[in-house]
Amino acid sequence: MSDLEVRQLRYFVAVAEELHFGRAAERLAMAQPPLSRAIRDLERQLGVRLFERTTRQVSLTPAGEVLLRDARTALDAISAAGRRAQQAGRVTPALRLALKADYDAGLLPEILSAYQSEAAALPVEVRLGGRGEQIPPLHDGRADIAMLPLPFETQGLDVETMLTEPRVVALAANDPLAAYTSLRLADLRGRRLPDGTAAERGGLVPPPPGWKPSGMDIAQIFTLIALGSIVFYVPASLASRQPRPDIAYRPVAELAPSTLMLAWPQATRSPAVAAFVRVATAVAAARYPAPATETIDA
Amino acid sequence: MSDLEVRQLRYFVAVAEELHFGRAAERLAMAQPPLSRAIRDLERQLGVRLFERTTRQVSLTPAGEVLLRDARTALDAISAAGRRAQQAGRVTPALRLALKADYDAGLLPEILSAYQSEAAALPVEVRLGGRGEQIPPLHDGRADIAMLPLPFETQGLDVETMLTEPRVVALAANDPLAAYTSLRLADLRGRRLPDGTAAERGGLVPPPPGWKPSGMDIAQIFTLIALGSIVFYVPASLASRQPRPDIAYRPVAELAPSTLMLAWPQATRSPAVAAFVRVATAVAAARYPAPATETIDA
DNA sequence: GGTCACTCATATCGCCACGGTATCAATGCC
DNA sequence: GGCATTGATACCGTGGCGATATGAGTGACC
Repeated sequence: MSDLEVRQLRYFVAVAEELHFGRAAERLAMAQPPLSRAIRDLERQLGVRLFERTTRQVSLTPAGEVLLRDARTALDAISAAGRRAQQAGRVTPALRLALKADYDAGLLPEILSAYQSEAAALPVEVRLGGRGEQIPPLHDGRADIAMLPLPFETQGLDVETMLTEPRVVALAANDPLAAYTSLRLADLRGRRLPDGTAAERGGLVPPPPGWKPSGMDIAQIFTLIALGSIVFYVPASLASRQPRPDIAYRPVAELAPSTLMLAWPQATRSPAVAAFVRVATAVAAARYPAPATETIDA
Repeated sequence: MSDLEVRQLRYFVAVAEELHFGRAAERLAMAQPPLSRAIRDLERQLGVRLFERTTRQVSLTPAGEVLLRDARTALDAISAAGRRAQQAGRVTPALRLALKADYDAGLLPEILSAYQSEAAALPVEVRLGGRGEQIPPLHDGRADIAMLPLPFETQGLDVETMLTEPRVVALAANDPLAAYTSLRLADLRGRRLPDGTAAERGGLVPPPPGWKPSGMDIAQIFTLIALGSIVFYVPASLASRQPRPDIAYRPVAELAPSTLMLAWPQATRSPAVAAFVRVATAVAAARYPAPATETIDA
């Protein structure tokens, strides 16, 4: 059986995500008929039905579910191949560091300056991921290493823990709960987090499949917090570096701590990445007391 | 930048492996000029030189080395997507088990029969890998789980140890060394293994890049052993199940033991695979005494 | 040092695969 | 029952890809 084409995978993923041929075609900037034909040909080529479709409803078959997952990783692998080759061909190579804005626990300047005195150091390009992208851009080759809090998709990545610190709740300064010095999860019943989930669930629920990121940045979130519309869980270090008179931070019992991780593709052999991992973990260990580590065997 | 095409990756890999446009074109069943043009367009598209070429010599640039590695994994990911979707669409799903012939330590029948009484069990299709393929066909979706001895490429795989057992040397019965009941590695100086490497190196050296498997199957190898042309290292269990009057098996001090592993793609969620891992490790633990496990931290 | 063989690059042509437009067919809704 | 919606089919035009023919540079051998 001949190999699939990138075009077929892109088309399939678009239809599988939209579950609507017209919208998928629009997203792909093409007309609907050739898209329908391409999907039909793909199904013929594989000998497998990928969609159940009536004229009113499109849904994935089990084989389609499998292909959706694998097609995404394959497309990522293709993009990664291209981008990494481009990166490797640059006359002035660089270490592309992805991080979620404001989630570096204040360590970034110190890490960067310590890293620059390493023998294997390269100039660092910081890619701020913002809150838009849930998943680090490591899978498709846009970054060489990422620094971001759990949980995230670790598939195909090597990871290392930098630090674990408690999370606190950020709420409006005039919120009745701000009168207490310490809260419990149950106190937050009925409150909503920025992503719409119930606050008492602790805010670490994985996003449901098909989840669209809200796109709010941290400034927008903090404005909504000050208005009392939502509450938000943040690492303690972030709270101490974002003091605002209209927002109160309170510890919450039973709230799972936040773990800041380093992650990089498993296949990397780059000494620049290895040196960064070494420096970053050392800086984190020096600035934050190491908690007793527990190893969990399944 | 637009995505790469499967065709471009296939062409690039062919040229990168042959380091010769004419032979690569032949392998791809096409003429040489369009291949040259395709590579040139690929380099233009990426903005990166991938080959250094004179009219007499073709070699990879550093960027080309990077792309070769990533292109192979991307092509595997594409093949895997197609094959897994086909597999998922079968009316009678099956568990495709890959193993290196004769390296199952005699456990296969017992494992298979125990597995069939599992609730999550599927019919098992055994794919015998022979000695031709060094790397398990898990990466490209031809198998769901593999049973094979270390070392192999574990990139992107989850692995579990089944058992560790000593290896012995197989040599001609009329070999002078067969007179001894036990040997040392140094005694085997000057002997050759089937892959051509020096016997005293212990036979676990990783294949050099660009290595072509010899293609000899175990029968051919044993014939050569009986003739005294080569020696061979095999797990003790294999030796006891292949008694031949013209071949002697002798323990060798300092010879690293053989470890039989289970491996499967990290992304698998299949209960059929999980059940197989559980059953296979249980059978192995029951039949072979568990050695003291050592955890090695880097 | 000149000729030859080898190998990669360029030029030009032809075909077919893929996308566009027009239209049909089926289904749910008011 | 008519209408809007949505996926499928029919047909056509074009651009990308591969084949053939040929050029150009380089190492080898006498």
